[in-house]
Amino acid sequence: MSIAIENFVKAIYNNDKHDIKNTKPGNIAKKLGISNAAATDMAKKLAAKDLLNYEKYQALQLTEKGTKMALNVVRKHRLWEAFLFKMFDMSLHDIHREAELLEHQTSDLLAEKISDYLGHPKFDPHGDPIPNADGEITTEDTSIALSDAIEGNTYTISRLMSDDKEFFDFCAQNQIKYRNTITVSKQFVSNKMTQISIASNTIVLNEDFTKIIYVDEN
Amino acid sequence: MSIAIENFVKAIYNNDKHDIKNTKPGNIAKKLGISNAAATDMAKKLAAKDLLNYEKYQALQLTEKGTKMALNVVRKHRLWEAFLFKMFDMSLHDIHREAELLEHQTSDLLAEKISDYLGHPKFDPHGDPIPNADGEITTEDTSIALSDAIEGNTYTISRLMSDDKEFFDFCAQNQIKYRNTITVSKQFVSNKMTQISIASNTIVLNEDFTKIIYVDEN
DNA sequence: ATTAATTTTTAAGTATGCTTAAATATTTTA
DNA sequence: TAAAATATTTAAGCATACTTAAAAATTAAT
Repeated sequence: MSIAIENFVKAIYNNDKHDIKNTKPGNIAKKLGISNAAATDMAKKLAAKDLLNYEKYQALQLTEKGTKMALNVVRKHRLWEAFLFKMFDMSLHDIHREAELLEHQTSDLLAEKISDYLGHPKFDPHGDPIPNADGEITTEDTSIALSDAIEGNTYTISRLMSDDKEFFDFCAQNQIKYRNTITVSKQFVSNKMTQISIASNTIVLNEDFTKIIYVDEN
Repeated sequence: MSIAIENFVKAIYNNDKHDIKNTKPGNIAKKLGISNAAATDMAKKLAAKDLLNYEKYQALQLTEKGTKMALNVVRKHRLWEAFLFKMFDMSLHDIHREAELLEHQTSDLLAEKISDYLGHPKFDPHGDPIPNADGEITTEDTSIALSDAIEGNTYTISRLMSDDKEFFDFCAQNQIKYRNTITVSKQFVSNKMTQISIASNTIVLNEDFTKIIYVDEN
């Protein structure tokens, strides 16, 4: 399947994780850097291929076939991240960028060899779970978005769901990284802001951050 | 640059190695599995991009820029082959197939990391030289095609320049592999056949083989 | 040196994956 | 709830990388 199609179903899959009501063409278009019109077009094409259900003005929903394709790409992406992270001294952002390309040119055979080599890891270096060869995520996901965390509680950062260099740089500078401990000192509900303390810092994060930083209760 | 373009310049580069007079659209078309018309079209486009010189009915000639692009892709291909060969238990044919895809989605940075990891190897598992990051092949190539080998002499197999599974299977079954020793027992000049002895076997090979098996004199 | 065979080129057309602009529907907000 | 803002869809068009069929040139064969 083409790279454009793989990226499209992957974008839907990823968007659904935190925003299932809003997986609409415009949303996907923004993520992929294409026009809304192109996304609508593509949605229709993929519906014809039974990869998703499309109804005018409604949210896009992956079919079982579409979900399988997305999970296959996601698996390869996360395996590459884990592999490159282990093998080479590269930044998480660089690793992400390479994986973003390699994921589409990786046979199931090679993916399996990589998984073998790594001892079939369950998580990638961002803390994201790696689907198995059948597209199943067997690890139960107990993590929640930071936006849904409870004031006063202490958490462990479990996932940084982003592909943005600025975001990673910001995180690196503020000790926001996989497996670090944070305390949610305040949820500003109406402003959709969250105040956390991490290491000896206090940081107020807006929704752009709190929707993609995932945490596990300690 | 697009995959189609990278593959096109690579095909010219590879063809030039053994058949410089015949690097014409039809030849490249056959290698790439596209129509002659498509190859002519592409040749014109690449000429406009200063990647090759094109004159009607004449052989295609890569410019310096085109050669650099070809060597960059060839480098990535051969590095992937060396890397996958070292890391995973996969057949040479499978490794080639993976490298054929990965080569186009590999940043210069990642290529360098792979080269570092391998200790900057000069040759891939087929015996083909790996260009350096500047697109230079520093190892002098003293090998010759088996078709040009001298009757009675003993050689070491230095390169198997193919990407065909049948060819590799045949080679594997007949001990024809990188670094093995062979003796050229007879050159049937008019039939363009070569008789070799390898291990305890005697094999007569036609031009399809003797043009792509390279050897070094012992 | 012609003729025949092959190759290359041209021409017309297709599918994919985008674009912008305008029309239409939905969602927000006041 | 009606107007304003926003999002989605439609329509027309474009570039890339191909196709087949026919014309033109080259190469090979007798």
